[in-house]
Amino acid sequence: MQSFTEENYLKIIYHLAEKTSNVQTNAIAEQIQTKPASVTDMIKKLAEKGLVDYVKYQGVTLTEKGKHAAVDIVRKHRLWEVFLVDKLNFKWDEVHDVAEELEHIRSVDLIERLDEFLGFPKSDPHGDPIPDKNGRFAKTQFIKLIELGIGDSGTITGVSQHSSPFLKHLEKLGLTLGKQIQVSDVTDFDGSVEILVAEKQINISREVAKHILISSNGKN
Amino acid sequence: MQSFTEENYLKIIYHLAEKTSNVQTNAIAEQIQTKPASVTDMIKKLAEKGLVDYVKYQGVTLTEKGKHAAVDIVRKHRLWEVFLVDKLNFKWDEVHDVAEELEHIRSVDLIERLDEFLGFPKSDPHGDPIPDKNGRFAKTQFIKLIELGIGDSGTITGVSQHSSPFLKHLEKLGLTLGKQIQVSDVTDFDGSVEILVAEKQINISREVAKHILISSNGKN
DNA sequence: TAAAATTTTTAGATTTACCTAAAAATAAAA
DNA sequence: TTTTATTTTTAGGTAAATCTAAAAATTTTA
Ligand SMILES: [Mn+2]
Ligand SMILES: [Mn+2]
Ligand SMILES: [Mn+2]
Ligand SMILES: [Mn+2]
Repeated sequence: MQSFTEENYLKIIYHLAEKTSNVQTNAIAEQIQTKPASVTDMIKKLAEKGLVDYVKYQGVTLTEKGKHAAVDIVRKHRLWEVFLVDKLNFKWDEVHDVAEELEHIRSVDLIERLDEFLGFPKSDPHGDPIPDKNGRFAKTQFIKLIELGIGDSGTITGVSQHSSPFLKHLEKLGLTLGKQIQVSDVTDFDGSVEILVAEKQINISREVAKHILISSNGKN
Repeated sequence: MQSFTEENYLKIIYHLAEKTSNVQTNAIAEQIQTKPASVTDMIKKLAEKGLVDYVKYQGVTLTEKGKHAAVDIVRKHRLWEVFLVDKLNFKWDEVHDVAEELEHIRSVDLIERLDEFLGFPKSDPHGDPIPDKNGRFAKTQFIKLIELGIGDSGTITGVSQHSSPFLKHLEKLGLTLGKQIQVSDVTDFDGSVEILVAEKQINISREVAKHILISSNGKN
């Protein structure tokens, strides 16, 4: 069994590995809000436990065992987020920190029953997929809104940033999961994007457009 | 804010103080499954934080601040137990260990919303009262079944033992919360008690009768 | 490819929550 | 009221997860 802290490391490494195959010490340190020296210590420990493969100075990768453990935590995190939003009426920008704690509660029974209670949801309040109890989930294929061209349309199905200010901002703009959007213009000057959503024309910054994930209706 | 460990100490001290005013080091050690020397260390720390009053060799008592913190954890523990039983269909003998972890999740918002979601329950699956958000709750007055005389009757409203084997045993005997019982005989030989429950005559050991709490219909 | 910059690791400490063994205080028994 | 038993505390140490400062390796730049 892993400690609370080890679980956090595994999850962070898992998420970082979605972007780069070899996860760097500094990247982990930044995410976990600690110093690189501490990360090196923990990596050694995880390597001894067979949860990561580690070659000095070459970064880490999760072993199958480590990946399994990480996915298990991701599953718990996302199921709890669904619980908080669907049952306790939290907003999608309020759930992250609490889920960060709840994900470490260890009881297989608890999470299976929670899954059932929630109706076996397939994705969390941010559109992220929820692994099933065997750790399997469909690799969803998103396009970043920023990558769409003028005339392209699609549905908002995810966000790649979970900070409260960002999510509150989207909410205010009416850009929530499931909304249909169409790109009507891209401003040369600052790269901001003009989109049509709910029959309204709005302008969003490049920065915002980068973090909205669209399941495309196909290019125009 | 208190650590996970400090919270456990506060809760244990609170429960022990329900029986004896001055809580002893050894009693805490036994409950918390640690050594008396470790308890002394922790008590000193809690005293420094103003959570307990401590006089060397004289045991501890919770300060108002400490009591408040302890009641808060008890509230969380019991609300989570209600959640597990009412919403996730756990049995009353299965909830304790998980609640032991869940009680440490810190988010005021979470617990208030959970309370509301559960319909502001007044007691947990074992009949124990749930403090409101200000820490107030009615001191329920129970009589131990063992203290009833022949002919006395009442309703099962609590248990003073939460171990799974004990609770499973009660379940099997049909002795669950809310059941009406009447004492029909007390065996001289072993002190076992014959009771009438759901129109059936059953015999329970002294040991069992000691841990069943009755709200009496009045003596006969 | 040598110098400079960056990344990562080691060495040595600190803090928290434990432990064992032994000493000190208190309570119970003789 | 001694002696004995029990309870509690102190002293000194360990393991987990962190830190700072400095050394070593790797990567980038010139
Ligand atoms: Mn976490
Ligand atoms: Mn999420
Ligand atoms: Mn606990
Ligand atoms: Mn209970």
